[in-house]
Amino acid sequence: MVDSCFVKRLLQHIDLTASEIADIAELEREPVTFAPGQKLWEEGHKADYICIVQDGWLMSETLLEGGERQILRFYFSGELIGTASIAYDHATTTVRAVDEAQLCMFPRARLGELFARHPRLSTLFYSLGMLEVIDLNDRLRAMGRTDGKARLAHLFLAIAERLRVLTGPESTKLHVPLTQNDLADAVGLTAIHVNRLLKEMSSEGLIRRHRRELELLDEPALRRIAQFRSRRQNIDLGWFPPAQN
Amino acid sequence: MVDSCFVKRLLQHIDLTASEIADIAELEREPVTFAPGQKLWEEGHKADYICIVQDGWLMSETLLEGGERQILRFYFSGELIGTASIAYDHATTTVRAVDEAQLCMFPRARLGELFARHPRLSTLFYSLGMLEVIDLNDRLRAMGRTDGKARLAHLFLAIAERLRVLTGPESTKLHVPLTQNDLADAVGLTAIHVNRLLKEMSSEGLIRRHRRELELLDEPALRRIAQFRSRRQNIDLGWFPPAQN
DNA sequence: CGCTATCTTGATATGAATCAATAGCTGTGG
DNA sequence: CCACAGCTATTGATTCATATCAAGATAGCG
Repeated sequence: MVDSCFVKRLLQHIDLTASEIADIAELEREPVTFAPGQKLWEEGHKADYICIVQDGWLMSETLLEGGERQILRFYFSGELIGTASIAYDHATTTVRAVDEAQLCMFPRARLGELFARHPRLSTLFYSLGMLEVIDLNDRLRAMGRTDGKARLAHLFLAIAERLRVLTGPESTKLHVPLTQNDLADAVGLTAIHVNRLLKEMSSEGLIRRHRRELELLDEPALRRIAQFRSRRQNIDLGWFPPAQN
Repeated sequence: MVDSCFVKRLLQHIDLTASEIADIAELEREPVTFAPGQKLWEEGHKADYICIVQDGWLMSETLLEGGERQILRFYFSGELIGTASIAYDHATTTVRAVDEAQLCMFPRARLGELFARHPRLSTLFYSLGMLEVIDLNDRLRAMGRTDGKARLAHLFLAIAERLRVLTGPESTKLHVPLTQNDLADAVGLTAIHVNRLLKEMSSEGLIRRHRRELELLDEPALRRIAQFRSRRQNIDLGWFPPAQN
């Protein structure tokens, strides 16, 4: 019954009713495939869709006038894309697939209906949306007050923490299909400097990186360097209203 | 009837029903005063409250191990504080008053009840929450890919845009009760460097700053420097469910 | 098998941090 | 009402992290 990866993710947080599950599953019809590099939508363009990631790696990015890019967020299986721009009728960032990705798209109005039918899901979605704020706060802290190596370590750990929801908590080998250029645009450095930092981190036995695989060899040290605070905790359901059906 | 600054803010976006207004107004009882510098709560501590800012200036911040500080967000009249940590049972950042502030505090469960009674408000609150994500995306872009002067310009413009919701769109003189040290901790620089940049910006006729007043003298130039994208737009109500009572 | 993206390395330049010192301002207590 | 304490702001000299410029080396891919 639960073949929806989004439902699976929600069930890690909360015990959904059959009716809630059925209505969420309704959103996951006809997955669409996106090729690596392909855009879901572009910054500034009209956008009315929300996507559930079935599978794959995606990212949200924004360009500056000089052509510099800032990568804002990565998205993995079971996550929602498009909610960040939900307050506006246009996309505030460009979203594209990194690796080939499978997505289920639905119009925003479906989310409105879901909120109306299931008040408890509206609080759940609100909580999950606020987790994105926390992630961004953590990124901002890293960007503003730590050096390049710490920012890279932070990025790796943040990605690992989110990928492990899917792979289990022990996996140290992660599929990370990012180029050094992508890493640079995510942490606000140049690709050249990222190259030197990665080499340094490898020689220090912190990580191993080959092709699209990243291995975290000394995670305690990485956590120390990044001053990483784990966000892997149960979410607080105490304030949620009861499920209505 | 509408003496609630929070309702006033919401009414700028959406035409609330009397019942919605009444239930929101219920949240704004007995404002509490916080002195400059006083903490609402501290990172890591148990926290179950949401606050509506009646009046004043507040900020959210986080400390690093070496004592460095990153300021994450400022809060103004009519805004909600505490939502960012709503997914956890503890505060993920420290929040304190910058200037003397008046707040109305209420437990999270009240928000859950409100969502259950008024589905349309849950979509509205969700949208407003996602605006915070957009703000953070913009900050991240500035931090990762622009230099100190652009980051300062961006901060000033972002503050101005949000203060002008209260003061009207033409005001160029803003009350900004931040020290150079605060500015530095907000944009990820040292106070010394901020001092030099402010002097430079003053001599270029971009701003004037005296004590707690900031004047934006050449806003077009500031926008160019910061590559500032205005976020002042009506929010998209198209996907909201109808009001139920 | 060559093309193009990716990665690597060295030399130099620069924005911002650090170190150090001083001056101004604000509130407080005697 | 003055003097002192403690933030806040200012300025100069030096250092450091990271960017920029330049050139190859690899490696996946059609």
